[in-house]
Amino acid sequence: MADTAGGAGAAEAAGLPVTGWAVLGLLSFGRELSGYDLKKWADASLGLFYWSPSFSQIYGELRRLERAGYARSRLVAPESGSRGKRTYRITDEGLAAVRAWARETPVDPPVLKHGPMLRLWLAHLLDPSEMRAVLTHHRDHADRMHARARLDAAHAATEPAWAGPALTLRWAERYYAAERDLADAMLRDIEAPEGPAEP
Amino acid sequence: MADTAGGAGAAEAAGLPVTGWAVLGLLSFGRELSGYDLKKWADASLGLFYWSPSFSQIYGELRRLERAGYARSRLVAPESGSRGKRTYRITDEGLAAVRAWARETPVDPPVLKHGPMLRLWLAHLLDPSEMRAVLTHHRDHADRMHARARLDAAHAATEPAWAGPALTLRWAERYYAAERDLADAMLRDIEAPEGPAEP
DNA sequence: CAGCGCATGTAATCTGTTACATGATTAG
DNA sequence: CTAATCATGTAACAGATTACATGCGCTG
Repeated sequence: MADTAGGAGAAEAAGLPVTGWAVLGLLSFGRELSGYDLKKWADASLGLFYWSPSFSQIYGELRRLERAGYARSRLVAPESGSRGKRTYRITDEGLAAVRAWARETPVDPPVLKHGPMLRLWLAHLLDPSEMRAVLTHHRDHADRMHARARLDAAHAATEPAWAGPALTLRWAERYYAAERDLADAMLRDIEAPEGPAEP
Repeated sequence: MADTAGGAGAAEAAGLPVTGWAVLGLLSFGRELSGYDLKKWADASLGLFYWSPSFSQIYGELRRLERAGYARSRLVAPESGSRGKRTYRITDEGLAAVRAWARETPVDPPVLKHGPMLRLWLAHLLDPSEMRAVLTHHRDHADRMHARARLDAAHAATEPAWAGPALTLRWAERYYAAERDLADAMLRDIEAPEGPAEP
């Protein structure tokens, strides 16, 4: 319902899921992009501090954004008989909406689902070598993410008007450095003769 | 299908969602608990490094665990005509299964959905005072979590045989301290006259 | 010209949440 | 004695993922 009748698709406004705002946020930088491009960009930027939605969800959100009047799409047909893709551009209403969202909606707190810690929490089911393996693996992962963030941050710093992305990339760089150090600290805790003893 | 026919409920084994393993992990500490108790305990311990499932999901997972033969429930009827609740206890098969899961299943990497960073990533839609507000609010949140973890870690350290929980609580304590420091660092970045300049 | 991978999407499924229903106990 | 709150659960819904379908373009 609601989408029946000739109701010229004017903004249904109201509740978009956060993912929808994230996609609209990607578009708010002004470029005209396809779902595929958005996914790749989301992996590279959003993925460092927010999870990156799957292709199918991005396509779904784009359809919803267009229905709400926040984005407009057009079919781009290439010279030869190539596939023909659909690209999206944000509308003025969309820009106003995402700005209002960013300013007025209460920020929901960070959500963490830390797989490695979930394992180590069950230390009574593991032996020390397995715990070490989990931690070193996690340490390496954090290190890789740190390197990625470092590179991207350096790159973003060159582009002006990218204050936001540059800021959060810098944050991510520090975050993953901290994550790596925390893994190292825990490895030391495990190696320590007995109870960590509060200093 | 599959659940039809009198197939005496013997372990269907195979794929439990991670949440299922987390609940079974809670039970693996040996206590007999109701869904309500599990929820409260999950909020206090799991919630610091992994999200805490809702009541309804816990109830659902418990039913699934029992069907799989990993837990057994019984109705506890109180002396007077009180409500009568259902408590769960892990079975030997359940303990073996969760141990095998903890040891053999590849650890999935940490998942982060950082609401505050999502906002700051859209800095071009905010003005400086709004950015500061997001950050100070986040800083306070991290500080509160830090205090919680600190208390719980101290408490867990007294109980022996709680190596795992104590270890992860200690990790959480450091994690939220780092999170608070990162927020402070970003506040300084914003205040800084211009580009952060890589030292 | 056969097969593999990229690019664009759709459909089916499953995980997890919010809203609701029920009863018992406690506070005013 | 009524209202609020705790405790236990169920049902309906929404968000998100995996699997599938399609077609072009390149490599062997």
